[in-house]
Amino acid sequence: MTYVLDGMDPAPHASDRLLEGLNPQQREAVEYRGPALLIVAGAGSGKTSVLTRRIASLIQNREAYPSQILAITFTNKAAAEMRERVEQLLGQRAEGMWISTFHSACVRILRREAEHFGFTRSFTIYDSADSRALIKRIIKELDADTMGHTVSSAANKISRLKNELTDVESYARQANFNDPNEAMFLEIFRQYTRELQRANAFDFDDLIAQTVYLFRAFPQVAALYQRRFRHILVDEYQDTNHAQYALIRELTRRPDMELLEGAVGFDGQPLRISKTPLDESSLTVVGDSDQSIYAFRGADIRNIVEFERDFPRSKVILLEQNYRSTQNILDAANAVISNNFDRKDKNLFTTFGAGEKIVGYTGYSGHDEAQFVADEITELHRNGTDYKDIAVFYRTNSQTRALEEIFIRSAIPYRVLGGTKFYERAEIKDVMAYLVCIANPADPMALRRIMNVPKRGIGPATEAALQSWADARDESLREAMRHAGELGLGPKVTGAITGLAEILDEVGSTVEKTQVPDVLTTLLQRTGYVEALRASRDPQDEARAENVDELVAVTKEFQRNNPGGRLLDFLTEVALVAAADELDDSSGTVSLMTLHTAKGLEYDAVFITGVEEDLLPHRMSANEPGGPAEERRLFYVGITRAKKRLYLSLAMTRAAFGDVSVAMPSRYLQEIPPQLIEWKQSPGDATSRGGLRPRALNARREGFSYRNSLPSGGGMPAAPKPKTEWANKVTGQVRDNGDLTLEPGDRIRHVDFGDGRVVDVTGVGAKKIAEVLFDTAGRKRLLIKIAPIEKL
DNA sequence: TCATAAAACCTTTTT
DNA sequence: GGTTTTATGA
Repeated sequence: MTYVLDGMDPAPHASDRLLEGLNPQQREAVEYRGPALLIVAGAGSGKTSVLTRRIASLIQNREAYPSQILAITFTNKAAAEMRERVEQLLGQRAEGMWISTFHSACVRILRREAEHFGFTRSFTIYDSADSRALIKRIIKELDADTMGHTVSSAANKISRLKNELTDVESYARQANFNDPNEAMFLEIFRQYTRELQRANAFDFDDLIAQTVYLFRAFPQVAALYQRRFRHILVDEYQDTNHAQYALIRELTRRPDMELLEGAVGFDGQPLRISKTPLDESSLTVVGDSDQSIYAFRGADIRNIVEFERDFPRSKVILLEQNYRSTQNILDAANAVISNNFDRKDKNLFTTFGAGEKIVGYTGYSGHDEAQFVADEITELHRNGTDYKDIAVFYRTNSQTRALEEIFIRSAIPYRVLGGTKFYERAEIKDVMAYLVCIANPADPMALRRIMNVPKRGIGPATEAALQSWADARDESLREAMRHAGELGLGPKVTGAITGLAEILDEVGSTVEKTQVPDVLTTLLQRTGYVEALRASRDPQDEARAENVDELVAVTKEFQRNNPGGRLLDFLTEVALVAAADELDDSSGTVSLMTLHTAKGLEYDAVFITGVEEDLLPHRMSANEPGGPAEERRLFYVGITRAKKRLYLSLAMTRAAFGDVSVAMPSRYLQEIPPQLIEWKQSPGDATSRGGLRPRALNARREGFSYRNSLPSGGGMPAAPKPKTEWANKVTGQVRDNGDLTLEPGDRIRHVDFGDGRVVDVTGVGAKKIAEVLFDTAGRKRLLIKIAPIEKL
């Protein structure tokens, strides 16, 4: 079978340059041609390089036009990078390639085709919070909470069903109606689906699932995309779920050319259909089952494990040589992952040499651990490592708090990826809801959110009256607002409602021709949103107003990058940003992120914090089938991100929910050969009480099961905070030293570190930093304004 | 209707 | 420790 385009000769030697510097396996992965190829790419084995060269060689050898290529990546940032690298290899713009995430590709398809099945192309996307808000409403209305249905259980179940391509009807077909619980869930699912359709909105899972339904229900639509995408490449295949798998199957199917009679192409022109039938598209998938870490959101490892069985004439190529890490880091990674049975044995190797040992540290508390991380980063930076080449990974977002506190105090520039996001702030959600109301007038959730924000005197009672007017006439909530006069409400409320409706309608009528920042500023001005914040006497509202200004800046940035972009494009982009997309390579800051976000990234120096039982592996994973193995893979992913240096740290006690619990070293630490780790403070050196009793790694003390809460209040007298006994302890205390001035030579006293001498002072104003040599605690960098210090 | 206070819940991981 | 929901009174 050949994939050479009609009437074009392949250029035989043109691709030599594309193979430069590749090992034999990589080379084969670039050059192999056939219907299905699986590239098993261990961590750091150069898969991105292989993928980009494979795409470039298809284009350069004239086996494919750029427009015939669909490449799926895990993040938007990875997509942008891949496009750039392909264009660099080709030395020209490769117009028409689709390189994007599953979700972005599906949005693009759905925008074009939504009209086929009862949506319009101006649909909006519900994020998880929107979905949950809708489900909450439905549960309340149905009184389903009395039957034990919670928002999160229902949301998770619906998400799982959608990832399995089970829609309401097929669920109903196999549901057990004798079980009132199940019947109730079905009703929740049904109403949720109906409300989404009414709101002209898709949730995250719909984006994939509805695209599959679209292709199945409308073969002539599917044929259009099957004919177009002749080469489909999927990265991180081990983390695809069933719906994504089905989507790929639909797309690679052989197109039925007869269905395309009279169809319109992507350029808006009628298609010219050739007589020769087309084969199925060629599929290339890249993945590593050892890095599968998204089972919780439906990723099905069988997709990659059973690939060969699934695609009969397929080829598998293994990439095992690692070009990223030192041998010590790889040995640790290999040792850890080999504890997962049920996997194909695979051993990464490198020619880089052993490198530095892994550094271990056991802190007394999360703060102490964070101080260790900060100290080591300062040291690394002093020795020439850029901040941007350093990253800190953790299992849960809550671990950022201690790290941030200490980093601020130590004047380490950092950036937290993901976590509490800008777009999750109430004021940003409000303003975004206004924008959604403009872009998609059918969406009642967005409208409800802003109806009384800023305060207009439209309370729940008024809203209910509007809703019942709408329900009685099968009209939208928005339409009800336009007819507020017919509800017999007070003149003041009526005026407020019609006033808001007018603003929305007027701004909405100009949206097609207006730049996004102008839409936003007009809205803010006419609704008085910022004005209300500025007039408020809540001191936090000033910061909220600044956040809104920041959003205006974001829209300007968007418009600059997308000159033709409209409001819908902006909303889509915002809805689909991933945590890793926020990375800015030129930022010059240390990156903090969860282990999940770290997938696909690499850093010279990597810190993995909280390597403790109940955190890594996380307590919640213990009961899930396959949970502990997945946690181990997560740790493996973290380790293999490190190029030169790896630091593993834990704490003896960790603060959670306001009180402190004892933490035990993670079982995974034992799985790393001891000679690979150099402990600066081993779990044996530190005990949770700060005493000297040595303690075996991972031994459990009598009287303590895992993570027992230390006694605190309630009956027993509150135990004294054990931290205060420790010379090394670090408090969360923050103070304002005003304009305390320090000079080299000054003696100071620090609450945590004791006495010390100022060595150097740098920076200006509020960012003045003192470098202090403490008598016992060593060298530290302190932000003078807030450090708990006094001059002696 | 709205502002403030008390109480309840919470923490896996994410497109 | 922090957010979000509910209770209370103006």
